[in-house]
Amino acid sequence: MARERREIRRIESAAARQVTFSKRRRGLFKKAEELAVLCDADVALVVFSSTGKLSQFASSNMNEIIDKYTTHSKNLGKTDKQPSIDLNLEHSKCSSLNEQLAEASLQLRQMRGEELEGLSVEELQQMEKNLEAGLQRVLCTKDQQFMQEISELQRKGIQLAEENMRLRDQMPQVPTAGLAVPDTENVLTEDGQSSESVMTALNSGSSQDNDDGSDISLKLG
Amino acid sequence: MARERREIRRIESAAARQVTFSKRRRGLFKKAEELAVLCDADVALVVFSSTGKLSQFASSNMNEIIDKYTTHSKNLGKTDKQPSIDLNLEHSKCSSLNEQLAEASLQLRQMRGEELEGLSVEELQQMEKNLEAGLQRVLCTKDQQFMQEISELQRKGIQLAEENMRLRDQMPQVPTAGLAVPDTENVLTEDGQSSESVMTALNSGSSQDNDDGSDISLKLG
DNA sequence: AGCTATTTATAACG
DNA sequence: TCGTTATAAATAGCT
Repeated sequence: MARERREIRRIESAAARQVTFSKRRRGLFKKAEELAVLCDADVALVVFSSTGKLSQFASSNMNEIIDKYTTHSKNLGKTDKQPSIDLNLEHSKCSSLNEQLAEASLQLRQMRGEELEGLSVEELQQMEKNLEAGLQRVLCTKDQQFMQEISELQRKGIQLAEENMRLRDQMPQVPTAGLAVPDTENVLTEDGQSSESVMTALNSGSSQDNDDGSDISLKLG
Repeated sequence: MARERREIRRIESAAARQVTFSKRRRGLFKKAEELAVLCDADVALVVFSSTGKLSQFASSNMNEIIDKYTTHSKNLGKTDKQPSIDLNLEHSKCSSLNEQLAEASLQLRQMRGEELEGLSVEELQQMEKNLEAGLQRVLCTKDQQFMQEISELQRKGIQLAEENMRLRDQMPQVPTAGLAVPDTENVLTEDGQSSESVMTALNSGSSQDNDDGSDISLKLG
């Protein structure tokens, strides 16, 4: 009854559900009271929100109305003994609650990573999806670090491979032992600096110094 | 809400009162059901007409709702009367179950990212910790794959580095006088290409098979 | 029980 | 939660 018609289905958004609950609850209570006053009726209204919070309205005394109701129901139904009925009700209520609690506890444990054995692939996927949604930001950061580390390693590997290739290209030109001495010093010096700078770059990229620059550190969990 | 506004007072005419009662009762019940459905609430509505006729609505089981109500009321302080000791025991058991269930439900909703508004920083941190623990097994598998990939790259890097060293050890035998200049150009040129090819290799390596079969894939966000 | 002219309730928004 | 407003719903007085 407003800007737009709303289908009568459970509102998915918790925030919107809460807002609508507050407004409609107020309206419902008002209507209940109006009915009681206008028509001299006895009205009792009990509402538990989805979060378990209780609201109530009674045109007279709530307990009296409830008694009246249970009496009526009893009369219209079985002629059973009262205590037995109540106890059975309590029992069924308790077992229902027990089941719900067990289910909720299981879900919680599973979200904590326990007792995942019996789950179907689909359920596991759903759980993973839910968990991942909550942890999205943490994962994103972590993955980015992995990416950096890997591309650093790849870059280094390709540099080394290219250096290898370059060295190999020079190899065919290597004649033999004696003549090599003077020129070799030059080449070696340049190469030595070159490969040092590769190492230096890698080490500063990783978190620690190490002997060959191939160490990385990963933190899991 | 109609041709004329009506004051909210008891309708004196019995006939008019009956008509209004019928109309408004229907409206009230409709609203009650809508509240229950839209907001996932538990609603119980009991109406006795002025002639003593009973009407009722309950979103779930009327008796369960009434039990829940009496339990709540009891917890909020009232000293109750008739119910036997057994019933009280049952009630307190149920009450405890109710509380546990409400707590578990809240935790579940919060782990799904809902209703986080009222949480303190510490509680949020605790939740993050729990979520991370739950996702650990998934993460662990994923991390292990990362680790494998990285150590593979490291292994290759070390192999290449060792090959470089071996090649360099052979270099002193290189003579080369006039060849030095062209070599230098070569080196420079290759260096420029080197970084380009690093990028290329990284890009292809991220999403497709590459030359050395050490493909990995990262998904961010 | 139907039919409207009105009054209310309320959905979306700020 | 509160206020506003355009609209959907409910309903008072009739028939």
